[in-house]
Amino acid sequence: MDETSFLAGYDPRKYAAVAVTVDVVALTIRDGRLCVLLVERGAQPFAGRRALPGGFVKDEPLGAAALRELAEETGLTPGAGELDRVHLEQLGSYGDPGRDPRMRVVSVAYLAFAPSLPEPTAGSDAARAYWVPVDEAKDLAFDHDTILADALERARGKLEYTPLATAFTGPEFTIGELRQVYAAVWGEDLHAGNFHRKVLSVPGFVESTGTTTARGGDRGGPKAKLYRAGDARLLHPALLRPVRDDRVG
Amino acid sequence: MDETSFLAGYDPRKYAAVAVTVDVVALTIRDGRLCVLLVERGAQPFAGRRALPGGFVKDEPLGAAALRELAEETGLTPGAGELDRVHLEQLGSYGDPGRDPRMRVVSVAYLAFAPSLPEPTAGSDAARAYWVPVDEAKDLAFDHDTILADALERARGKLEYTPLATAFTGPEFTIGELRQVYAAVWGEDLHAGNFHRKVLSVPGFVESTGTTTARGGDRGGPKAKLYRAGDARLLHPALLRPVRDDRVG
DNA sequence: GAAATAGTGTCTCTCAGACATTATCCA
DNA sequence: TGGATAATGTCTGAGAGACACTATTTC
Repeated sequence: MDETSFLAGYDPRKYAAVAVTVDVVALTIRDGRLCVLLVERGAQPFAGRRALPGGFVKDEPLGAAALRELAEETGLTPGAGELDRVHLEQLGSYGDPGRDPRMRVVSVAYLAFAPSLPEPTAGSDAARAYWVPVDEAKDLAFDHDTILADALERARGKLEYTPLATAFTGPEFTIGELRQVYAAVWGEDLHAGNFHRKVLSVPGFVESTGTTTARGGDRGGPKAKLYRAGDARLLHPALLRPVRDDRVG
Repeated sequence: MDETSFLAGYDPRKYAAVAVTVDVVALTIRDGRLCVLLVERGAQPFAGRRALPGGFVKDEPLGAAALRELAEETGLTPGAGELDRVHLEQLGSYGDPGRDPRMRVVSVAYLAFAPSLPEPTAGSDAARAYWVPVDEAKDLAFDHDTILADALERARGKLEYTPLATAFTGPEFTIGELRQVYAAVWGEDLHAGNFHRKVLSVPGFVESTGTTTARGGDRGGPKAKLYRAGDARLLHPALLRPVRDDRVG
């Protein structure tokens, strides 16, 4: 915005045919699997292909546009409490020439962590949207495969040093449920005993409600204590992913 | 980009008066202090105020636009090797309505780590650009204070788990020089002995050149061994910042 | 009773940080 | 010689991971 031509009063509307959109990578956990919200495209290009929900930015902040798109596609209403527990953060912008074959489009991608939301209802704007396990979300339209991959890597990292795993659960949860969130996002099983001790040892991660579940697990086991999210914004020390050998160094 | 009106062939040029720019937070270390490249604005709004270098996106990838702006402002030429060692990564996008009083501008901010570059030369496009210690970079134009703050936080974090500190040094460096990079970016002194042992213990962080400096330090001390950047892309284990009590938890 | 889960205890190894020590070099 | 820095050694406490174990609940 310091370009000389701009400062001289040049009107970019006359030449800058650049559109700005938001795309949302909304993640939730359904049946123990990490799922992403996708929409089915009805028109060219990429007709019939699946894509991330998104749309043009209106006269609103970028984050508000992302939340609006998410609300429209899920059929849920913002402000009515249904989306209050959704965590939203900016992922990055994607603007390579040619990523949209029609014109130059710069898309600001957002990442949303949501507790298990209902399946979008038919008959509404959201009729063409549905949740898809992330390992089945392939061959998306545009560069959405790349955006999704970046989103998953961001989500996996965020779980390490923030308490955002609680954004995937209900207001009250057991340590076992929290462990399943980590297992679903990271794609690996975690040792139950060590995880339990670790979570309780991080100050502010979770706080006890003093209550327990009504019954034990479906396949046996004692009633579990219930917790809610604590007030920590960062985990100290962090909950690091198991070390994998495919990392350099 | 899934908006119905768009799919119907609506031309956003007719209504979407949104400009896309890139802004660059270029960081380097001069005289042991972390500095950022700023330009002096010559026209309204914010005439006379300092701002981050930036400009309109042309028919190029976003990252290329950032590199081009950086080259223009520093007077260095990309492709001639002068900017090869610069690390560039996307920071995020800033697009609140009203952040530019003239029109809707969405700016994609980039973060650049550079070895000590020459002062931009007068007479060129870069005449109005200069390096400013980050703690003196206040009251910038637009929302650039926010962008700079986000950039510094990103940079501090990046040094923890990536070897990017070497992007601030020359091709060969001593452990002491590397420690000064960390000290400058983090704003705190680090224990020389522990830092030395830690750096050498992280696989792939640095590799020995087998040579030493020609002379010892200006104020005494033995000749130091020289190292170059290793092939690791992530540091395992990470080099964590000293724990500060002002963090939640 | 069998199986599964919640939760705790114990041991080992790694690592960060505090501190000490030796060697080397400049003024 | 004195001061500063490079590089290494030692000790301690925190924490991660492997494993074992008990208690509790469901089928």
